[in-house]
Amino acid sequence: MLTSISAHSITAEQYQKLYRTGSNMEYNFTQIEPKWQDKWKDDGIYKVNIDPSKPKYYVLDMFPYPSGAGLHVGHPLGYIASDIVSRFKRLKGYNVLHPMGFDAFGLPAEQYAIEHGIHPKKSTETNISNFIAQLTKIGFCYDWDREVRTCEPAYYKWTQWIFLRLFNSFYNRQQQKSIPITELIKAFENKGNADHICPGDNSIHFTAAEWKAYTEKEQQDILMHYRLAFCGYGEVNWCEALGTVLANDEVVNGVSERGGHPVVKKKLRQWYLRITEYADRLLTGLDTIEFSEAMKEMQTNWIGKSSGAEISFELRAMSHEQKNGSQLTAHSSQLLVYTTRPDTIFGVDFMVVAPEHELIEKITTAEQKEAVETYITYVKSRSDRERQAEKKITGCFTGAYAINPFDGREIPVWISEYVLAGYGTGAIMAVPCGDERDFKFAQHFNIPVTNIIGDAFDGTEANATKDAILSNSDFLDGMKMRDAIEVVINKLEAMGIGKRKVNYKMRDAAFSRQRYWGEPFPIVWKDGIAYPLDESQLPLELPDVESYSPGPEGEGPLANIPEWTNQFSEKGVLETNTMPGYAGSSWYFLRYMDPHNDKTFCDRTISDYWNQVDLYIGGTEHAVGHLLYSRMWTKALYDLGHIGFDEPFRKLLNQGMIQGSSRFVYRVQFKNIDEVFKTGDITGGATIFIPENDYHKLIEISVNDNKGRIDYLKNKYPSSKVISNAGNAISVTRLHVDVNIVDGYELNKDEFVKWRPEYANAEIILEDGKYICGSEVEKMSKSKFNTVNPDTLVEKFGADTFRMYEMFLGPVDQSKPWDTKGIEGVHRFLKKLWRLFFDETKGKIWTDAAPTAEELKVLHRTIKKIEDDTERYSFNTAVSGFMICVNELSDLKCHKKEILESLLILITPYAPHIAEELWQQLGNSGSVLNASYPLFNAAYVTETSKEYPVSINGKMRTSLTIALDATEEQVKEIVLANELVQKWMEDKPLKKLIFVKGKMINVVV
RNA sequence: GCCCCGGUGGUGGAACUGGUAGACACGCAGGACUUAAAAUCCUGUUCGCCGAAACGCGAGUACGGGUUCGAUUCCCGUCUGGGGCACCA
Repeated sequence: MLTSISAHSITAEQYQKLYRTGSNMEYNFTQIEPKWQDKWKDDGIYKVNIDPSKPKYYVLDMFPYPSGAGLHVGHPLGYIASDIVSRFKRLKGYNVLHPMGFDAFGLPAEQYAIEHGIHPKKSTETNISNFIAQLTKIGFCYDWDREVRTCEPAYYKWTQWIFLRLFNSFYNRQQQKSIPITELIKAFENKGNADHICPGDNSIHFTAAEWKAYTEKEQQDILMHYRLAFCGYGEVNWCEALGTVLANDEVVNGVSERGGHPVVKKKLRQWYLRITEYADRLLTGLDTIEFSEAMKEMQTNWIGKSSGAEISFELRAMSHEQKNGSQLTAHSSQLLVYTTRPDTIFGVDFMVVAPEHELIEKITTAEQKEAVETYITYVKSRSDRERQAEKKITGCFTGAYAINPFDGREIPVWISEYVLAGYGTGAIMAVPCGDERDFKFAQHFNIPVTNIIGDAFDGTEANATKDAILSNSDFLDGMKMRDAIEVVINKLEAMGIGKRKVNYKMRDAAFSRQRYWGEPFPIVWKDGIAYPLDESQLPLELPDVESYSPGPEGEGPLANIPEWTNQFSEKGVLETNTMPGYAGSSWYFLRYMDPHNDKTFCDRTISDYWNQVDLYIGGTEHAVGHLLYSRMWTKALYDLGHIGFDEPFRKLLNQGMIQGSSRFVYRVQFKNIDEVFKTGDITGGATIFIPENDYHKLIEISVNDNKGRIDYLKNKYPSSKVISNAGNAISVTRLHVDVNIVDGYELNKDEFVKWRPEYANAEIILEDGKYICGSEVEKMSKSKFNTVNPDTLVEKFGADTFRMYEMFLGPVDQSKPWDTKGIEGVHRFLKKLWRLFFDETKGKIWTDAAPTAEELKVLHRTIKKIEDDTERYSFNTAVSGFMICVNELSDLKCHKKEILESLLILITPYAPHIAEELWQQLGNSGSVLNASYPLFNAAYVTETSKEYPVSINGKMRTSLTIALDATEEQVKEIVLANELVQKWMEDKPLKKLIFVKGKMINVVV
């Protein structure tokens, strides 16, 4: 019928169109996919509600920050994986919660607003719409009714509410949990703070009577030192360019994570979360959840627990009168140091205190005063970045001495920037023979080194061992260092000059930003006291303003809006900082459970049902930020009785990063040197593009050797007009070229010129008629022109192909470069699947005939394979399993409905659209999304015999088919009787025959 | 510097507890159908050697060694790529 149409009467395009629409038996994804997406949406098929009759399963993606750049192919990788798991669990009979939302507050939207004058609310909304459109096309099964946006007042009302809970709580160390601060006040009224060491300032001690005598301001200042969310002065990471404070995890190598701006230390009034109180539980909690070892290790390192001892040393300074004698005068102060190695106490040759240490002023002698001041000025002049970039050995002697409590030795006290004020006590005892840094310091300043570990110390390098035997150590002599630690701590405690101490590297988390686009703090200030707003006043909404310029130092833009800050003027002035990005993301997984509740953040009965997130999928970049904060918030909410579990994510799966595969062209431009001198611009002359090899050759020739470079090209390409007429100045550049206009590695010249019209007249040197681009694997980014947009792929191949191809690329948790080429293979597979149902000419070809044993074997082998692989997130091998199945069924010419129907259910999680279309075509009334997963029946796949590989001395020589129930004796007989086996045994006697049932046979001679 | 994780054909990758290395795809080569194109199908494809061919020989999972009847898999050393931490006493 089609062949009767004369090809000459219509264009090729028309012909193709006719051919396509003429046969609706072809796999037409452009029609199928939107159809089912709309239908599923209309039917509300992804709506989910509590159903106690079914087991629940909660699958969560890390919600995206809606950036203006939109999605590239790297983003959906994790979303596809979670979508597959959700659909799989649903078919398995679970009630599946699988929501999506947007982490919509944050710096970039505000930066964008400042630069382009578009309100962050507006740009955020636009970006979200784009994201949703992109996500929808891929066919994800989100229950969009549950969408949350952290920037919506209905959402951040509860972020503020939780903040107030944290503000109104403290961590009770006896009970190891957070409780309301009202309990603490009661305790203070009864007994003072004897039972509750002040976590913010452990020098605060008072009795019940004293407490009652304090003014309200004094009481509130003390309570602030206990609150889980508190305001205080502290050294913060101040970023001038962004005009805000950053948390430790937002600072990378001394510059801001976003934008790479310099960050300096500054003392400012800030809000904090007292996450350090949870350090130990955050650590032990790791044992109860399934995170990758790498992830657990990152968190463990970040928390940085170490145990040792605090030791206080008597201080003496040399007095003016006695400076010529050896006598030291007693000093009123004590120097408190922290060490993990109290066993090395007899090896202490000097003390080092941080430049910020408060004792410095007190203990510095008159002689050293000037040197110390000079040194401190120097340290202050150095930024964090400088400190990290060049680690110089610097320091200054204070003139003071500490006394070793065991042998009375006088130990000089130094100042150095290598000791950090914020860790331990900000002072250390230096043991140069056992610590690399101490050793280098001692060498640099010629401080004599005491050896307490005998041969283990060679005088040229410190040895940090714990296994050496101590010498020169008085009562510890002959003891193993490891054992001596306990002995020393016990003795220090008995003497009352030291105690066991655990320290953490983790600091309290900075929780305020001097920004507009974030949650306002529900706090008013009056007479220096912070008062929480009443719950009924929440949400405290952001004012709608035009300007976002920073307020006065340390205050946010909100400080410029008095009508907003004074809206509760009878109570006080509103806090002008806003909360950081991680506030909203610390609890969003709870809001999804009960997204429209305006009575509470999440009803307890509902959170009891959905409980923990069973599977959380996202990148590793949140290892020490979001994942730690949300764990802490969960623990706090649990302690306060608002939820019934204290870890948010039962299992975490980290998807790998999809890298870009960049393409390069190699540009050479010629100009006359006179012109270059005149204009200073070498570019813009006659242009050629050369092959990669030539580029590398040219690069080897010196940049200044214009003649050498041009001669090389003239020799290589004598026929090139451009080169023979070239100017005498040359510039050679490697340029990124858009991967989307390169076919594999071959440059498409027309597309290239269309993309970069300025090169329309350039000469492109071809090899074998082609220009082959250079390539490199890099991070996917717009500026490198290596991004691939999922939309174009979905348009060209369909969502099902796209989904399966992303999975087929390799293991989800592995990083890999994107390569569009292979997508054709997956597309072919889906067409092949389609052809099991439809024939181009015959149309429907499925039958109701009973399947053969062979066909059932193929099906059930596939059921097992897909089920196992999906269960262990091995999606790439599952896709290959589908391919094998379809290949085999095609070979068997199997068009049996019974087989095909089960196969459709299996493939639903991976390619839902084609599955639904064919499912309906088969005549099923309900949706395939609600089908029930086929049951694996081992009986269909059991074999009676097996083709055993037979090795002689471990080398595979032949294979023999033997019944599976054969005994070892029978096998031996069969094997030895075999001709080939005999040949390879070469008449040597049999030493041993190894027979592993169902696996292999090895003949040892 | 310290700590983790990797290294398998031309490419992405497979081999789940030590048991036939290279599944499944891409690419490439050849062929069929077609006036042609698209689509589809078939054959071959780790490397080297012999050969008309083989169910012929040898080597082979970064490299060198070890354990084992047998190692991509376990152990030791070296090289190399990626990630994390980085004065935390």
